Amino acid sequence: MKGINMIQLAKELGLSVSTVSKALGDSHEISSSTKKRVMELAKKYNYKPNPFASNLRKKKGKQIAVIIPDIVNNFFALAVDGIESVTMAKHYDTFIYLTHENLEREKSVLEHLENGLISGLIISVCTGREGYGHFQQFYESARLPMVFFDRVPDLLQFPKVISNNYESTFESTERLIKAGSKRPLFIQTEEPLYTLMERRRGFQDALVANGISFTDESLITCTENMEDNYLLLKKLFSSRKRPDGIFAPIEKFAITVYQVCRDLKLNIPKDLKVIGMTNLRTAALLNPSLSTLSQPAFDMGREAATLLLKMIEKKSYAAANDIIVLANELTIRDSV
Amino acid sequence: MKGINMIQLAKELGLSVSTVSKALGDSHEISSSTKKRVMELAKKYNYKPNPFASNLRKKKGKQIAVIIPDIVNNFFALAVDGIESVTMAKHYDTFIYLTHENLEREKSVLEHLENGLISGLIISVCTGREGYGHFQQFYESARLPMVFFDRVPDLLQFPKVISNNYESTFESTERLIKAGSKRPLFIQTEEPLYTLMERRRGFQDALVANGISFTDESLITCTENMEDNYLLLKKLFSSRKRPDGIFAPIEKFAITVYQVCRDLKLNIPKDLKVIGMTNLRTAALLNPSLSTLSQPAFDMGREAATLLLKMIEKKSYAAANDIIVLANELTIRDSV
DNA sequence: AATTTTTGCTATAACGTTTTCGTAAAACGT
DNA sequence: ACGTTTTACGAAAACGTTATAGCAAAAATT
Repeated sequence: MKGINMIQLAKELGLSVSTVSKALGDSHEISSSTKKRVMELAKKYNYKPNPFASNLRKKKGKQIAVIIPDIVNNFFALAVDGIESVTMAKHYDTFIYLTHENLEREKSVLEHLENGLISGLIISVCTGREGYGHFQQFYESARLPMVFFDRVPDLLQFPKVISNNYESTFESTERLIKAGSKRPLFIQTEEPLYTLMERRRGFQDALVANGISFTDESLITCTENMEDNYLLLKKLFSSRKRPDGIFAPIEKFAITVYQVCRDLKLNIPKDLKVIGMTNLRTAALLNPSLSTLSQPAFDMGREAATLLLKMIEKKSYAAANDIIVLANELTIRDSV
Repeated sequence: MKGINMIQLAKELGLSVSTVSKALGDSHEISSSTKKRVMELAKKYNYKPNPFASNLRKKKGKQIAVIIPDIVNNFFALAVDGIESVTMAKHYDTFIYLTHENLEREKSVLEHLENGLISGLIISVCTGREGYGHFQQFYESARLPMVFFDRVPDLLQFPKVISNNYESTFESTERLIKAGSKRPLFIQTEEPLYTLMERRRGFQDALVANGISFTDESLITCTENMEDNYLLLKKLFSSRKRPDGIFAPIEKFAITVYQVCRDLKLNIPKDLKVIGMTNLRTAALLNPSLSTLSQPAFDMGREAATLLLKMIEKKSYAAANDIIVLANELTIRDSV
């Protein structure tokens, strides 16, 4: 007994389809008595309007897409949780697409979504600052509301939800220095990314503000290949000029630092003070407990979704230039 | 310049819409020369068929739904990753719905999906073994392919992807015992769940097989409230009859055990040997490194999705009774 | 009482596809 | 040459909604 449709409802009620449609839409054109009749029969038969028919006719639906680099990462998982909490409440359906830091994949997802399946987009871009053109292009042709969060394309005018990366990294770095670090190190990625550049800027300014010179040795570049990173850091940490403090602006880098220290038997925090930017729930249980700068991931997701739905419903998809900034949270534990 | 449609394509080509439709569908009714003409113009205009129109007409689409209790959990995140890897490859779109262990939410998602938005479902149920009726009911009325993974409704006949919970828990428990544990403890949940019952059965049988009697004290019941659990475990661990080994069949319980031990200054593994069922990437970095029984989460997701798409495409949604069993992996570290 | 306005409903045309059926023309068989 | 099949396309009817326009009857206004 597959779902009933409006036509059958109308027939049984002795009404026209249009009346039924309007009644279900709670239109003022319909008397409250017939409305009630319709609603009741609809409930009795568990009638559900066919979203394809309805979306086709209305030329829009209640589906949105989330494009993120990764889901196996507490930050993004929390963000999705936040997003879902609002789409769920507002009866939107949420598609999820993972790019795995692959620009081509990001492009192809976007291209796919030009078919009109969705009414809005929440995005966190993958690394690499070259490729923002596809977003602009997508917007030109699809004209859909888009909200970026955390990893945002700084060069594009879109609504964004970010956290205070510069300030909080500045503060974190100062804590490293005040705890005694003379040679702090910042781990940067191969591919540039606005979010990370802000963190780096905070790091750099904190050094300078505290009388430490910022040199080539204040930075190391890690890649997507975790084994390479492990070896790279191992080599650096074994050298005579090894750093005595680390700010890891990405979760997995912090983990690698711990692995290397464990294997080299370096003492954290004595030999090396560590602050990692992460939302790991187990940070406090690591050996030693990891000092973290954590992002309000859930809230960022929630804010992004709230903003997006507002744009969708108000049809104000003019590239609103709202930027919502939330605060990161620094938690100092034994690793500093 | 919003997307072009078939009608405009047909007009420009001097063909009928049906011909264009068939050409794009690579129908044998159309000559290869016109096919080429059509394809080329379609590509030129970046034509994308409207999925709503197409789904409406065909009465099915390329969208599936994933219903899971939680995404902020490495197991489920990995599983979603696995699912997405295959839906992506096969050009399906993936909806995500989080139940947060809330049965009502689970029911309402299911009810919502009776509107026909999707062509198939991948589910991991929330705790509580009473409420499987809604799945059966959904299937009766929607007749959609459904695949369950990990947390499966044992009482229902549906295709399932699980891991060898009984055997691997048996083995894990034996390791605890062989490492010297005389009084192993199993943490169970308030709400029963087949998956967990299997693990408990493995635990119990391992005790018996190794000459340890299985009593009320071999079990403790934790809830969804982590603070309560913390206090409960703290009390137990402070008592004289405290256990000297723990099998935590859920990630968050293992974390709580660590928290309690840290705060009570209990030495792991000397005072308490711990094995946790988890997919935490940081297990090796905990203090001390946590011995884990981990599930092949990504693979489970991948298998579930592969099976589902097969069912969708073969239209064999007869409640196939396939059960795919993958192997968990035991990694003994310092906590034992 | 004659008029305008409002109320409550219906008929019908979209929305953009896919599918079924029909049919000329071309190809084939005898 | 004639009938039959195949090829390549088009016309039109779905799919299940929603939106627009129209229209009686009832209510309100003059």
